[in-house]
Amino acid sequence: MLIQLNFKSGVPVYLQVVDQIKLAAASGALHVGEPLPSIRPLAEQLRVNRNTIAKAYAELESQGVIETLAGKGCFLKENCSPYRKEIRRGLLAEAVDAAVVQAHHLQVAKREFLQLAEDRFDVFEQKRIESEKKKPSCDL
Amino acid sequence: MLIQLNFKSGVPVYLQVVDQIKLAAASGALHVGEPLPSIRPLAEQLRVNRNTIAKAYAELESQGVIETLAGKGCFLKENCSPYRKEIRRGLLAEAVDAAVVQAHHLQVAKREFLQLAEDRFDVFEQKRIESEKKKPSCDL
Amino acid sequence: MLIQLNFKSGVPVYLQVVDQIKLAAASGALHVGEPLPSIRPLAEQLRVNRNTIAKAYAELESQGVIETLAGKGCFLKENCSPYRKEIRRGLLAEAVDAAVVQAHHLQVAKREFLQLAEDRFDVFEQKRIESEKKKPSCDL
Amino acid sequence: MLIQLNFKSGVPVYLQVVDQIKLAAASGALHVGEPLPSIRPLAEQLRVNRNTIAKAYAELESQGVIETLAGKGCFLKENCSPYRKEIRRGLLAEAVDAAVVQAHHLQVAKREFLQLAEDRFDVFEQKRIESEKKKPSCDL
DNA sequence: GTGGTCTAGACCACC
DNA sequence: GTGGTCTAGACCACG
Repeated sequence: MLIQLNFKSGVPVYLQVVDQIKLAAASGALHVGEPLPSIRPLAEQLRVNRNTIAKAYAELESQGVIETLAGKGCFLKENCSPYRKEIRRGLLAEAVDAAVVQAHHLQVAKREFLQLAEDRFDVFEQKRIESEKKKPSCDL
Repeated sequence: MLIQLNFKSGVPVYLQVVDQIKLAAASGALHVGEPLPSIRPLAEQLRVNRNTIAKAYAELESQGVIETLAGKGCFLKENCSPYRKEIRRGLLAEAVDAAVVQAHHLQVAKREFLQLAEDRFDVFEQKRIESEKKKPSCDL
Repeated sequence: MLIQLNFKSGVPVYLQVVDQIKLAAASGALHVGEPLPSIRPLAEQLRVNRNTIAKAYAELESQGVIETLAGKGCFLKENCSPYRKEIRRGLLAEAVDAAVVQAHHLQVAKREFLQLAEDRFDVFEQKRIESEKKKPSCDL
Repeated sequence: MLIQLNFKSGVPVYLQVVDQIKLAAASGALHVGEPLPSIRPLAEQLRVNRNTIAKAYAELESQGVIETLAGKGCFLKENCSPYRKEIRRGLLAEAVDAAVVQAHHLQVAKREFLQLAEDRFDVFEQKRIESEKKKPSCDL
């Protein structure tokens, strides 16, 4: 579980952890049912307080990404979004908008932006497929 | 000046302003000597307290990105070399990746994701064109 | 606003504050619409961290006892319980049970226990009435 | 041994056990040399982990209230002078006051409050009688 | 000045 | 060993 923190970005550390674990799940580095790193060791590895990781895991659980069993650990849940289609689209639009604004600021044209979006989508898709090939016993 | 704030991201608002102005400067969207929007109107446009914008400008000045001339306003200083194209593409890829990960978690398919990206890009493009008609010298 | 804390009781400080403010409201020491002590001064007076008071006030707001306006302060809400009658009775039963168990442990007989309950109820009723007489302008 | 736990009070469970045993001893409900319930059955009865009861007994022993004879069990030590009647009434008044305050917040009238107090007292009395039939030597 | 959030350290309950 | 809670200090946004 590789997590890279940026302490001077102003982004709360616990949110960085949340995003990177969601990324790990999306890219196939984590598999459904697999246990996440325990709070204490992960906190030591990242040099942050245990509460910071605990808060990240609590946020992930409230988002339905993981399941936490007190005294047992935290596990990646099946990837089923509990939201209705329109709501999901709205949530996604936020992330897309952030990328669009970034494209504006960086003066990247529409054609290049869309090509990049497709490329990155394929990259994650490919990562997930490869990762599933390696650990077929862990999937449902 | 196009600035998009995310109040739920956990990133301090004043830092979001700082980052986006630095990005606009770095990408060449803002030019040396060009005046930045005044605090009061920008605060009203972004629906935040004037203190917050003032704090962002103070931070930018302390970083040497802008200079404040009392009674005249804030202006972009020199020494802001625009990023190279590959660097810009790398910065944009981060935002795109975040959207791709979100799409995976929300179980949105590639086709729909790319369609949404194009739609949102067009929406912002339209906004930009409309705002240029009104104040051609001040907008991105 | 007289609040007495017991740091060695094992009862969380923020819950002691919650209970005593509810008591102040019940006994008439606080009136509807009246502002509660601000977080910072109260924390200094009680020699605890501001977050401890903030947590108590957040709990009181979630219970519907007070209303908090960021930047303005916290105010005692009208005393209307949002729960249905059976739920309210259940909540009250918990507090009554605690008293009954205490009576058992202290070997106080039923007759004496009920007499004490009536006495204490009257005492609080009387306090509330007297307090309302003093500050009639603050009531709704 | 009648022990009532409140898992939502925020008071550590092991301290609730400590307090109620000390109270039972102080009020004369427990007598010098009398054996306390064994850890395992008491833990099962209260639906808590055995560690929690063990911790409570360890605390009681360190306070000199009980003494543990390895392999025999835990016994109440001497020096536990029962409280005087007025003290006991004062201790009980605290619990009664908490219930009265709760009644005010839940808008329960005096008549209904006193009826509830009587009902709950009778419920516990009945529990006590039933449990005395089974184990007359061990119950309160 | 107001309330709210993020990070941290210590302790609790459970396995 | 596991996760969860309470208290604290520093910083943020707002008036």
